[in-house]
Amino acid sequence: MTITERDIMGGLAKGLAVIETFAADRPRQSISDVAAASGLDRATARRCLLTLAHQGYAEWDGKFFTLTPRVLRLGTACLASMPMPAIVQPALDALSDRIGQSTSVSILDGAEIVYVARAAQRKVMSIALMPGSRLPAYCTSMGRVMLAALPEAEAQTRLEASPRPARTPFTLTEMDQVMAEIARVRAQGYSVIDQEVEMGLCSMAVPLMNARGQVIAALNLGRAAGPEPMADVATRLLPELQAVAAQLRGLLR
Amino acid sequence: MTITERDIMGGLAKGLAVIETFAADRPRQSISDVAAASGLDRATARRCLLTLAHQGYAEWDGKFFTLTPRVLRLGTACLASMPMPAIVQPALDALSDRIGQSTSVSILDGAEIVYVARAAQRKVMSIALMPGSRLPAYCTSMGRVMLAALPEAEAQTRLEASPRPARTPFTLTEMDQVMAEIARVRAQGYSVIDQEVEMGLCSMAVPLMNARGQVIAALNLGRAAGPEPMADVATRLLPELQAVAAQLRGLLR
DNA sequence: TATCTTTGTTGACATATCGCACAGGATTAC
DNA sequence: GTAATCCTGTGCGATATGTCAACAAAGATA
Repeated sequence: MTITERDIMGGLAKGLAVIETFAADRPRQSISDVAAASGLDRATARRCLLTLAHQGYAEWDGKFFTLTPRVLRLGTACLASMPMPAIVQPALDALSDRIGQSTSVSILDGAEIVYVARAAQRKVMSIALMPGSRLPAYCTSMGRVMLAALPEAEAQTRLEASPRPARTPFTLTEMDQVMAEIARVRAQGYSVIDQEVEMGLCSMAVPLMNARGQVIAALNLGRAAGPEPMADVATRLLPELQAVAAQLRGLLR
Repeated sequence: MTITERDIMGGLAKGLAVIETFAADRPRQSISDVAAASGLDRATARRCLLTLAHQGYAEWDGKFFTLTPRVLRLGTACLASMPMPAIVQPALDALSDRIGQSTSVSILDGAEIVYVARAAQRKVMSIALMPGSRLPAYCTSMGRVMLAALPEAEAQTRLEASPRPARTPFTLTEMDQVMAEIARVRAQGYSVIDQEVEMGLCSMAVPLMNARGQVIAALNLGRAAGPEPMADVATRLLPELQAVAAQLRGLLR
């Protein structure tokens, strides 16, 4: 069965688009703000917002709308239903203790990585990362590892569909550079990033596979850039990451 | 302006209800499952699910639907737009280091608390807590502190609207017991819980206020039940919690 | 002040959607 | 093998919703 035009509920699609217009930099929006951000008619945006308010997902002071914690229910049911966080967290904690670095597990959603679990040691990044946090895939070690597991054309399509700003002077932004690096990652089985996401931050990642060998997530460690070359750190800590990946392989589905 | 019947979009409300039926214990659902769980007609549930799939919020193998990580976007926009996690995290980390216990900050949503930030030291609880995680308010230290800040009738209404299972032999479940404890918490300004959420787990919480004195969140510490009576722990660590609460008071709005 | 924009709200009409009822297919019971 | 039971997909009429246009009120501009 294929999805036909008749089976789509416009109201639901529009309402979800309205929720997504509430980004971090625009937590309070008027009806017109939302209409402009979503491309909807003001009358339609108004009805979406009033519906959200009526259902408890938004609050309204007569002028501005704000989302309520209730919208977290929509997403966290997904995270909670994913066995992955619960399964990987103990292994992550143990690994983090052993090597003294922050470790994380993320999955790929389009051209972004989504953190599902994290064991933080020291604050190495300027922004707070937590389960549900997103970063672009093109410039992160976990993103490159997961992109490398896709068919090359698919990876390219995803990357082309989203912007690739130069977050630091070291960020690879050109498509052929990124694709070449992804090919290298695919060949060597892991990815090392040196200050492409943020100055002073290095990381390396390996893929996490399920029992059938499908890459379903990535595991990484992050550390502050220091005197020791990242390549040396990589060869020293790679076995640790790979050991955890192997241990988890039988547990994930 | 008041919300009239005409301004509500049924389709959006139904679709959100459909998303919420995907709980942790039912990550994969057929059309009929969702219809039964949401009370919707099967035809309507089907249209909602197909719409969610078409928009990328769900996946469909022809029989079962699963939510995709994309639904996390809906909720995390709210968490990210909330300045609270970023503001409280450093203070939380410092406090956690100083006292050697796990600390958390949560807000109240209906009769549930929602974690917004956490600094974990040791694993003291059987389930993994992370930002976005929910626990019932009636049996948690942070929940009682925030309920105590509401008008008594409001707190009672919220508690009566949701079940209060005896999670351990120590859990207060009767309305008058819980309300009496909340009154005590209101009078003394903090809450201590001894193994009411889970056996072996104790916690204490203080309210977090903004500059205007409104209670907007709660701060707690959790520790394993040990030989030292929880009352002694409380008097020893209460000043630490209160100091952080005072420090944060000027920073939150 | 007068004029021009922007915003929230309402009404009308074409169209999409709801919920019901039913058909076909799959699965189970016997 | 057949009946019974469930599930999914699909017309259909009644109703709800989206779009467009108009309008009043509030700011903004001059």
